[in-house]
Amino acid sequence: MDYINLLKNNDLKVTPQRLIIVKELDTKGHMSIDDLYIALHSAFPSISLATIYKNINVMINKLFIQEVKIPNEKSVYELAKEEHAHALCVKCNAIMDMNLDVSKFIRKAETLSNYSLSKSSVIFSGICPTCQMS
Amino acid sequence: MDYINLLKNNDLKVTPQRLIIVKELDTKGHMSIDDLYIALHSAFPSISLATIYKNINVMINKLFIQEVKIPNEKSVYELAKEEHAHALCVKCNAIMDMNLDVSKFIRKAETLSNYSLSKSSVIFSGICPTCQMS
DNA sequence: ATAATAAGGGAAAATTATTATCCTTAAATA
DNA sequence: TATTTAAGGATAATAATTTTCCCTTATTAT
Repeated sequence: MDYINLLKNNDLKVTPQRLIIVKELDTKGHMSIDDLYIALHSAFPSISLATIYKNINVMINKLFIQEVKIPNEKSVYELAKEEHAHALCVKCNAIMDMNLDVSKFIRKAETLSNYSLSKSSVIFSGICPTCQMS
Repeated sequence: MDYINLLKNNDLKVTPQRLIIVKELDTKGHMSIDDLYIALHSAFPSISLATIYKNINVMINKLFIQEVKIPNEKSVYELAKEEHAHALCVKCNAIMDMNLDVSKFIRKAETLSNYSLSKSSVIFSGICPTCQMS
């Protein structure tokens, strides 16, 4: 992925801090504010939490990252991508994306609710393969 | 619903404040901390926010109420019930419960993820019938 | 019903999370 | 390269949540 153009295309200045944020989100998949702070701190020992918050918010406003609210956990952030569902491990907090087609579900939900529904937030919780073995 | 026994069965003292909290949650369905504060304030003008928080937390620990984390909104709380999905109106914030059978979905998700999955958090967003008309 | 005990309520302090401000510095553009 | 514009960092301010303290009240066991 071209992190530089991702920022440029969204009219954001390309700074080393921002590059690391998007790279971390891209390679790790899901990170909390604290995760990002720790990750950036090794490259920029003087980084401020405010910088993390400011950048997360500006990127959310530019619509290329998204917040994922997780039951009983702190929110994590991910690069925007096709709508998908999440599997959460309640032991190790690993989060996995799943390309699950929710369109049937949405249509059923529309019938049940009479709402006109367009977006979904779907999180399943359980135990990941690794933790199942231990 | 027998609010008194709901509290007693969970080893909680039956107080007027708690009765109103569970009654509000039962009749309104979903309420935020602030909603509850406003609702209790009319009956108990001197009530403290701390009382709301303490009771919500103790009820969550007793497992008879649950937090619902909503994208772009503050969390709301509801009485625990059978697993269900939520429809959220992004205009007026109305939330509706839907008895949607997610078991097929969970099984598909287990196949895709190799996780062992047991719980789900499903929120669809759109426009409620009322707001569709205006 | 009464006394003893445990727990709740309220006020405010303490913590934690998030945002704003100000100044310095770095990035973009001509 | 000079100019402008916005970003980063430090810190203060604000907001949100949790905890502490003390007093009152409900519950339980006489």
